[in-house]
Amino acid sequence: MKKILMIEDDLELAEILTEFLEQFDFEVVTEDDPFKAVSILKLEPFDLVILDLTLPGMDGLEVCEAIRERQDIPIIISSARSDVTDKIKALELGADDYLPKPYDPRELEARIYSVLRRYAAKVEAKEENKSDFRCDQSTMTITYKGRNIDLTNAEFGILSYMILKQGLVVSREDLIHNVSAINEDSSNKSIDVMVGRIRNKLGDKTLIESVRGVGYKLLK
Amino acid sequence: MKKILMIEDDLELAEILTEFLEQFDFEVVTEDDPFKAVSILKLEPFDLVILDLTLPGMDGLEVCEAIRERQDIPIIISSARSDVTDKIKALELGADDYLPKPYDPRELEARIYSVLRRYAAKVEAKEENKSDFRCDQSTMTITYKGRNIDLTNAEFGILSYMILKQGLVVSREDLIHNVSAINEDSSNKSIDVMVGRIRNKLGDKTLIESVRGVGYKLLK
DNA sequence: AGCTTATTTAAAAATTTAATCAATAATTAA
DNA sequence: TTAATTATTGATTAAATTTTTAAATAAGCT
Repeated sequence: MKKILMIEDDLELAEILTEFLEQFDFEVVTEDDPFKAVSILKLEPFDLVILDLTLPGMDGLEVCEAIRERQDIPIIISSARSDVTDKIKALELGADDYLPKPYDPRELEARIYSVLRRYAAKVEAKEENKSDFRCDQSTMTITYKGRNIDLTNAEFGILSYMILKQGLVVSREDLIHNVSAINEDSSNKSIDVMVGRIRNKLGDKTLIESVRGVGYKLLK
Repeated sequence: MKKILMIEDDLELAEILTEFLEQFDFEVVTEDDPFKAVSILKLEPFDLVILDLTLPGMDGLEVCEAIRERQDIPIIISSARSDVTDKIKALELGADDYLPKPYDPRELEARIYSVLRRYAAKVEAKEENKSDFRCDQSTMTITYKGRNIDLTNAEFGILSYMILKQGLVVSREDLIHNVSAINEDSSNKSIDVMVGRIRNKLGDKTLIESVRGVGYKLLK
């Protein structure tokens, strides 16, 4: 279940939206004081912020900026101010969407799903290239956390194949058949030995996980 | 002693800052005309530019762009314009820091040191991947650390090709096909022999690394 | 637990690849 | 043309890597 922080001083509107969103299994917390809202965000984890721009005591854009400084969380601006520059500024400050009031609650729902989806994709993309391995085929070099790993041909073949399939299990047969530096008719045991040597060279024996009965898996 | 060009039309402020910075052994030249400023930069070497955005006759951002087109010099923007887009644009145009007016001179001092440090690190990084080899195709000469290496035709071809691909692995086949002084249908063994001879002439046998099963690699 | 199977480790054998040397072929220069 | 230099090749030696083997260790299963 996703948790939403609604920063809104129109409590009547907040109540209506909360009820509407709870239908879709969102947990909504409303806060009308911008200062408190920023503090709450520091304390509790939320999945999304809906931010009204016309708040008492602090400009909504400042709130947006303050949140962004602290954390990377989707922010949807909901505003009755029809000024175009507001929208531009908001998006520049890192807001993810801008919804001019008044709006149909269903519109808000759609935007929430859209922003959450975009955000999930972004997180996934980040996760994906988080690998500490860098493999350069042309120079035949592999680095792990910036440190160069000196490998023989077969070792390089094995590790680069594993980097290619990073996170997936690679069978010994896969390696024998897909790594050119390994003789097609060498035994599975050879792989074990070479994987052992790669582990030693990497220093960290937990990086290549052995999956019993199947093969090996290179962790992220 | 570092030389700073301050592009600022508020001469009173410029005077205050200059006096302040001279305490720290900076040499400060002030210029209020943006066109002149750009010209001065072409003539004299400076270590850093402090650029005000609100200038007569030419927008500060344009000045920034004009400087960047010509040379790689640290630029600190100092601006009374509080528009967020200005900051973004300035950084996009290659400014190194952005200081909103008014500011404490000590803040400026800190930024100057920070930017100069960053810049020095960048220059050092560039220096590091400079090769000790110099190859002149027209005179067929190669020097290593200033010392001339006397090579035969084929040897020159091999070493100059390796310098071209410095850091990358070069296969024997590559050499046979891309070095005109080598007969297209000579065996890989020839390469080994000639590489051995080049190594002897270089004195240092570690400069050309043999990458087993692949070829040779010339180190930086 | 006790049996079975898989994995790791270490060491030796086999193979592959590279370096060196000496001789020959090919160029180039005198 | 001859002498000198340079390129190529083959043989030998040396080195490095891959593969196999065997023993030790760990993991899974009834």
